[in-house]
Amino acid sequence: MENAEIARLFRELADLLELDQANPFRVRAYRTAARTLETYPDSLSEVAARDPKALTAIPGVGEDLAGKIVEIVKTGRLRALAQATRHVPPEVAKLMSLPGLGPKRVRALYRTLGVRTFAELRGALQKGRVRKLPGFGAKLEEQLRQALAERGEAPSRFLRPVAAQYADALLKYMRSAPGLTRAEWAGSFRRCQETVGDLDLLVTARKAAPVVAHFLAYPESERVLAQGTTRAAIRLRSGLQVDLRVLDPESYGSGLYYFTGSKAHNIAIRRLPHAHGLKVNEYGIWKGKTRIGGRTEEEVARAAGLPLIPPELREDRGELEAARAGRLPRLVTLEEIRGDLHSHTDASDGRATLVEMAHAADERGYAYLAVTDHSPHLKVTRGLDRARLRQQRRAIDRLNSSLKHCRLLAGCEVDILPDGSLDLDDETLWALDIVIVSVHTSLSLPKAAQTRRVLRALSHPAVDILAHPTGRLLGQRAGIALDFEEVARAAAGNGVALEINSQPDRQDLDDLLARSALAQGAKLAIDSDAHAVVELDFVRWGVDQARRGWATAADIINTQPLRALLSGLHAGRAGARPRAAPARQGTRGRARLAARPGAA
DNA sequence: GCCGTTTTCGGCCCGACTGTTTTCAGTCG
Repeated sequence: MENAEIARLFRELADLLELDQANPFRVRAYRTAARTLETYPDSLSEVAARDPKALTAIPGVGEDLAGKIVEIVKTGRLRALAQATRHVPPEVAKLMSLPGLGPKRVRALYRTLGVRTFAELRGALQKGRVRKLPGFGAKLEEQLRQALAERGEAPSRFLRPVAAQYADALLKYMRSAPGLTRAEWAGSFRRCQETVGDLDLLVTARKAAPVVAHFLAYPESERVLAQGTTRAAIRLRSGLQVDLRVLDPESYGSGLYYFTGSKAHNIAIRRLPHAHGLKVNEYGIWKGKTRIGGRTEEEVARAAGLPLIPPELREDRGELEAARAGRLPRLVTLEEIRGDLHSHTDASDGRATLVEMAHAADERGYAYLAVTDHSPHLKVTRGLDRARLRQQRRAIDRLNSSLKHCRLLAGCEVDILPDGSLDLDDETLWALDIVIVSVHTSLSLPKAAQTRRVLRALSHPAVDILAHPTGRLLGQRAGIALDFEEVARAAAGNGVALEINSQPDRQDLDDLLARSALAQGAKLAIDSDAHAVVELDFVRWGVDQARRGWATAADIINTQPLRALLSGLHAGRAGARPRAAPARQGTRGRARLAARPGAA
């Protein structure tokens, strides 16, 4: 039982309770717990089995939820959830994913019109019944019609970080299958796409039948979708589909290459061996009817006359040409990340204290961690004003003297106001070691106005990083309308790095925009945007997207040692600082850090 | 349902925005 699965059950229960007009704080308690559990570093199943009492030490988990976790781990079910579905059918909750529909309106749709599904909602909209409900009108009706059309019948996709949890568990299980020699994920998951529709598992074994049987017996499987002698497909309880393919060990490389895709890449690369009279399929490399290779992926690449292309690049977006010309990038790796430039503490909306975040970064061996709580404009986050930032800076200075490897940078995630001005005064900005800016409000400005707004913010000489540049939330909302190339050019010109935000539902910039940013000459920063200690690990998801964006270590500012990072951040800033702005504290803050011997 | 050197009961990030209203409910972040 994966943590993500337990979290999913709690989320589902929260939705149903909300529709049933339960105490909103009770609803929130389930959601808070779900969010914590989803990324909890240890296996909840193991904790529950070893020491159930220890569960209550998890923030947001009390006696009751600890009991429910134990129940889920033991029985695979949650009685409270079954009970809730008696009041409200579970599918009704899905309606809340539509923009403009919250618990109250969905409840009205269900109670008054009997609407339970997207299809029934579509019907009710067509008959004009929806607009007659109190609280509904013509605008909302049109908005819903639109949202339903966009959604279509597209199957839901899973965020890569969520799918990874299911993948890890299943792979571990499969490695104990009788006679299995190798097992590896293929498909879009191996190519590190930000979301996956299903998982493709490739395994090798002399005898396929026992491996297939083992796969079909996976306890988390809800339904067998297909089964044959060398392939099978199941749907997990989470709804995630997994396809299994069993091959001979001799075919491992060619099979892995084939099932990793993408389809477009495969079509393109398979054309190449023809010139040498060779044919490549999932079973191997063939000269006439003789099999001459296919045990490794390198053999497949060699048959095409190319070096091995990393899976992340196999999208037929110029990687074959680059490989042929010997210009494949040496992609950045997680190990090359030396620090994190975007994190929050409980001073704003984080869940860990400054001390906890500092020690966590230190233990990771990071050379630096930027503490970048929100600015005051975002009321919901209890953003920090000038006085609280100064106070935090003093705490940071004290802490820095006790940390082994890691230097804390005093920063702020400053809101870009609708007119492009920044949410803090210049003096306060200059006193910070690092300034990151981001858009959180007025997300629906027209493209021209939105672009102007961001460009103005980037032109402020104190700004170092533009965080989550598009503001998209995967599966929830599209990003802001932005002339991205212009923004990237301005970022390059102003020495502002664009962020790849590693939060699972952001992954923003995405792969394509990251690549586009690099093409414009901009640098990138891969940040966790951690709101809790465990979220520091999110950086790996950002690295995946950076790799898909063809980024090398040299393209990422936080692969640098501290000293190089700081001199980069502050290059040209001394002259840019307005004379009118008292630079006293700024000089102390920035200059001292840069000059500190041994700081790197 | 969780949590606590201001509380073991009574709080729980709360303001902006939109659309539907004519003073506000619902949604959103």
